[in-house]
Amino acid sequence: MKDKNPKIIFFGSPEFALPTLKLLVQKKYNIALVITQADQPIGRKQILTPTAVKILAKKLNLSVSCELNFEKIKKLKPDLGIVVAYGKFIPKEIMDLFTFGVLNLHPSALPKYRGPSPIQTAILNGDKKTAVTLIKLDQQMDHGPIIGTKSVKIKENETAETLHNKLAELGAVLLLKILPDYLAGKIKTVPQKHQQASYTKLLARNDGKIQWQKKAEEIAYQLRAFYPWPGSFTEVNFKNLGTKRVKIISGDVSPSLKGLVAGDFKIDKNNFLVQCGQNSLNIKKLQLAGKKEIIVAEFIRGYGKNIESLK
RNA sequence: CGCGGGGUAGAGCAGUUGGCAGCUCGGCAGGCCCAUAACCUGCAGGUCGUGGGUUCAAAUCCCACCCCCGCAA
Repeated sequence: MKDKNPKIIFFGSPEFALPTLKLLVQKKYNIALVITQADQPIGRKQILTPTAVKILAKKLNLSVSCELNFEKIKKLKPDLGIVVAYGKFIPKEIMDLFTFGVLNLHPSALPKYRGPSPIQTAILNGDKKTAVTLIKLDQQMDHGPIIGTKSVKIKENETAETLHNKLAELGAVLLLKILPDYLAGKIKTVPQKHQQASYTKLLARNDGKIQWQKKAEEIAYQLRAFYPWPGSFTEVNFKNLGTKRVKIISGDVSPSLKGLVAGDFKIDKNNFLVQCGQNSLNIKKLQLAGKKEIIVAEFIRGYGKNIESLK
């Protein structure tokens, strides 16, 4: 059948998957089923919330399932699977049900940065460019042969948030551009150079703790890489409030401060400088636990006199 | 009922033995200066989140509700 209208099952969960799903629908592809993760308790009140993909799929009147049901998928006789940030492993017997196999978008220049945090890791390492890669899924994580790739510059002020959005859009466009040729059998896949592979780890909340003995440049990378999640924070002792966790939203590298060691700070008019292992960080925006994001000038007005030390 | 912080001038904050509502910045007017984000003088700007209660008197104590945020997931 259906070079023209293959029966597609879409796997995805968070926002990263939305542009691709939107574009597929817009281009009139036949999405037979959307599979996403189960609703998760989320937010302060632990309200059971569906994934971003589920919300969109319902809005588009697509059928949605939250489970990987072998029989159900088999019955659909799907032609193609498309996985974008699904978040779960897809077993081989399910993969084998798809005539054209299962494709996966990964936000890095594979084989570099396999695993769960490629976007953040690229910024954290100070990379100047990254990519989104379309691969054909195989048995191992982010390991399958490459179908297409689209590279992108990482700008000076890029955060994980902006880069995430950019790659999500570019990935969608890349997939849709290649899809017709792929289905027509015109695409030759290229195996990854596995010996060059590198892996990223799952980020945890505590990875955001700032180590002031690091170079200011590295800390500046971290601020952008971990924004908005998990964020970068430090503990501040206030004379009047005790110790509070303070999130550092953004800051620039600045020359070293004479006579200060890593972790010491200096408030100079509207600047809040913290000495690092090398150079210092000129903090621009921050947020106290329980308060909103504020620019540093406002922080100094309200809290400047009461800062005792940083940890 | 997951834990916790908060709502006071345009902004960020202080202000509980209940007793005239404050600080820094910004705004406006004027001054100084070659000049300035510097400095000096003056002015404006508040239903202290909302609704009840206690009291001679509530930002402050009690009750209910609304909103914002941090943690956790």
